[in-house]
Amino acid sequence: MIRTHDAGALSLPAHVGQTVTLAGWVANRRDHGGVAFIDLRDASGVVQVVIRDEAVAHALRAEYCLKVTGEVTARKEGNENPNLPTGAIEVVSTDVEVLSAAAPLPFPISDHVDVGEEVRLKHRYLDLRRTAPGAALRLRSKVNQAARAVLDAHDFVEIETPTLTRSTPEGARDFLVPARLQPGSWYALPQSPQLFKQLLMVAGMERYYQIARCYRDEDFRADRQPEFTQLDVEMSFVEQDDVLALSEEILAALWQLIGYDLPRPIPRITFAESMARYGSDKPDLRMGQELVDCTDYFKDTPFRVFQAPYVGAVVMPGGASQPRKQLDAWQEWAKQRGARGLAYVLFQEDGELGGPVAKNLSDEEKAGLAAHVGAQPGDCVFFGAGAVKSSRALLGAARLEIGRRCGLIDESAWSFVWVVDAPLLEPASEATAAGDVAVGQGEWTAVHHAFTSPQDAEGFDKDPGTALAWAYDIVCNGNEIGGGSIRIHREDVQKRVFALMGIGEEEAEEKFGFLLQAFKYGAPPHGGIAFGWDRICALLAGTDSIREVIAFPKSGGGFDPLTAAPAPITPEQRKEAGVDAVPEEDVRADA
RNA sequence: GGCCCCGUAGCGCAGUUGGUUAGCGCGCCGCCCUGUCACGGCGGAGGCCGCGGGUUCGAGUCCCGUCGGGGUCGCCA
Repeated sequence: MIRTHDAGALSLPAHVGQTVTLAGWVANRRDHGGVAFIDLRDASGVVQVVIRDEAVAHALRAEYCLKVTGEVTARKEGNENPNLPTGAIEVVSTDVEVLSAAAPLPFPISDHVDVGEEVRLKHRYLDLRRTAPGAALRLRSKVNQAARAVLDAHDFVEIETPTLTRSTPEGARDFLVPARLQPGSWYALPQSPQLFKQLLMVAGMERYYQIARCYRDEDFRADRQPEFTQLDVEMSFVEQDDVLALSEEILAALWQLIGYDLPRPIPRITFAESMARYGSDKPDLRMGQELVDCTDYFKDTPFRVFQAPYVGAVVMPGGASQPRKQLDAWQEWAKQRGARGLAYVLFQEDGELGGPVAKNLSDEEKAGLAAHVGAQPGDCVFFGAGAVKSSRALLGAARLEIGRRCGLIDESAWSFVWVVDAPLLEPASEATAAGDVAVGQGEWTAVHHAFTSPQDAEGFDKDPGTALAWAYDIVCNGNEIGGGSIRIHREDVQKRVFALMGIGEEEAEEKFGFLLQAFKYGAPPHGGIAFGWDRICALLAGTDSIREVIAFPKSGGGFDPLTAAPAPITPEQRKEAGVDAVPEEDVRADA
């Protein structure tokens, strides 16, 4: 090694008097003419280097890479820097060698300066020299290790699955890769290792895991990347409780890394209850303001708008004093979400009911309203009326917005909850408007995925809309950080599920015949879970964006600001790749 | 794909009802400085105001288009 010590590890009195050689970067330079001070930074931290040779010091610049030899000395009283872990000592240099000079920087490598994300990502290798960005990646490494330790202790086998695979009918659009040796045929990058991990169960591996890269070609969001990472887990001969218990052990180990003792067992809520109380399948339990069902309360209402299949309410504490402009802004907010508006009633301090809706209500309704929805004088109550699903979704979103605006969310809290008993199927018309996304052409489509086991394997197809699945999501502070299910291992059950989804035998055979084939040879009952690794790391790192915990993230539109990928290819590459090959059987399709 | 916001010096930003030479802080370059620690002092360089059109005597400013970025809804089993 070029160095003998790590800069951040030097301390009083352990190293005082020792001659050390350090290697690192110039984080800061303070040149006083006769004496100069360099903050030398390496991966371990920062230490002050004293340079008395003005000729040497003068030429140094920010982010020069140096080798420094000198003696560790205690700083004189009054000269200590309590803000620095190594602030009690300094290294008086006898030799300074410039290992590598640095050009003027595109942005300061300083923890005190805000830099735009675009320029940070373009020079991510410089961004990562800064404390917080570097720490986020180091934390992620610890997160990986902690999960592996738990899984290894339970005899899990870490197995890599292909990233060049077959396009399978899952939810999202596939990234495609042309196959040079079979022009016209394409690989797909996996959206998840779902099918492979099930095959590994058939293979008798019994306990599999993988920190797996997944690829989905969808539009991006703040919390979405075209390539992302899951901790993918699958186990044989298990029931739901087994998967949940293991998952809790993993999560506890992860949160231990940041000093949080995760109370176990993690509470559970059913999907139905979550939708009813929070208007969401990923409820944020760090705040109250639960939805109040008012459908019965308004069952004889004279107010047309409330003569609906569902009426619900959510209370905004102190909201009655909002200026008209703000209340109008709520309407805009609701419209942007595709709602007609957001009905509201203001409970004035004097007991009067304000707002445009109040005059439409009967005296009896007005009299009992505060008690029914749990409103205090001075509160505002928002109502959603109409179809159950969309109304609850609107109120659920309003609840979170209220939480943000009124500061009701305890930002220091960790709230974990399992959402269990999800429906097996949902009507295909609700699932999507885009025909190429829904699996099959049936009346129903899978909520989780097509291999999820119904809880009632015998009777689920009698009333598919109410059938529950052995499917579960783990939610942390309103974020879905993982989800999984017990899978179908019985051929007859799988066929009946496919039938409901309108997937005929031929189609099933074509799309995942290899899986169905495998299941003919003594498939064990199995189930598993996949964790959204990027989001979990972001939560642990205390950042809103998963980009912060990805070494080289993409920006909007899937663009990599650093490499400028994606990029055009040469005509030769194009020809060789067979991108333009037209499959013989499918010449008609040029759309 | 819809809607909202932002593109001004290397970075972060200001720029009035459209008005003459586009500013500020940091950084950068030069000089000075022997105890600083986000050191300090003096001086200097650095701008196709994202791009293209339009309105106007005159556009960083107003209008249209376009590209890039961010957010949000759709979408994401």
